[in-house]
Amino acid sequence: MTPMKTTGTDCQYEMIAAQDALELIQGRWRIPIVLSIVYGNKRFGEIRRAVSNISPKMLSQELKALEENKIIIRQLYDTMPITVEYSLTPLGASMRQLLVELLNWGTSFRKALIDKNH
Amino acid sequence: MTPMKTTGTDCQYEMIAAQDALELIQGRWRIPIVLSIVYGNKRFGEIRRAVSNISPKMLSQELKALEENKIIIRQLYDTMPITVEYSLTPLGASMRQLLVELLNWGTSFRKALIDKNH
DNA sequence: CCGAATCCTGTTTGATACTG
DNA sequence: CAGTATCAAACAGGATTCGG
Repeated sequence: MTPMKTTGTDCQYEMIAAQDALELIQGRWRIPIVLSIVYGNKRFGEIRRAVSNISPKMLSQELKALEENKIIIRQLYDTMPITVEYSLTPLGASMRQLLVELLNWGTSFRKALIDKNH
Repeated sequence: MTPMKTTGTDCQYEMIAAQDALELIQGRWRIPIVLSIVYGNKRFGEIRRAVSNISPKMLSQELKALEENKIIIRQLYDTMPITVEYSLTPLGASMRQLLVELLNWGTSFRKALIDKNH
């Protein structure tokens, strides 16, 4: 399959791939969470501080979903008190290029909007 | 700004860029809609057929949002009956690389999940 | 053909307080 | 520290009907 083929009318395959990816990426929190882990393993509280305004409930819930989708790994260390560390799987790490493009585009999108409003 | 810098602790700028982008991209429909227009202008009914299972209400609503965010342009032709054509703005067209990465990743994500389930 | 308007439902999200 | 529990609010999405 060649992504973004130029034939035009038929883009069913692209649609499916896009919707697969979107199903995981969706929501306000998952991308920021992955982004906060991409530089190195992080603990619950660290992620919480990096992703501002996320409630513990949402963070817990989204981390669980990401783990189920094999994007991140949860490592429990039986210290006192308990510590937990999250890291990316290879699949999660393979999101890097996508994240780069998202950040690039997000930056130009923000600039474009600001320019228009003044 | 260098995207994905490797310093580690501080990624506030990246977070903001990501959340800007996400705000627009979010939801099940917007990316598929943009994807359906990226190959060339399309009319309402054409988009509706390309993005399977979308209701006219959601399509109308999401098109409006995309127009307000300067991603697409709505062109009204005063024929009989009326025809409407949607096309990408330069800002919309600049999503191309992001879409490519999304499709690439979506494909490998799907493959990874299938492999694990068998 | 291209939507707009209305109503309705379930899911998602959030604030807050609490636990091992 | 790393989460759960609970309750309320917000929102996404569908069905249907209507109009230019």
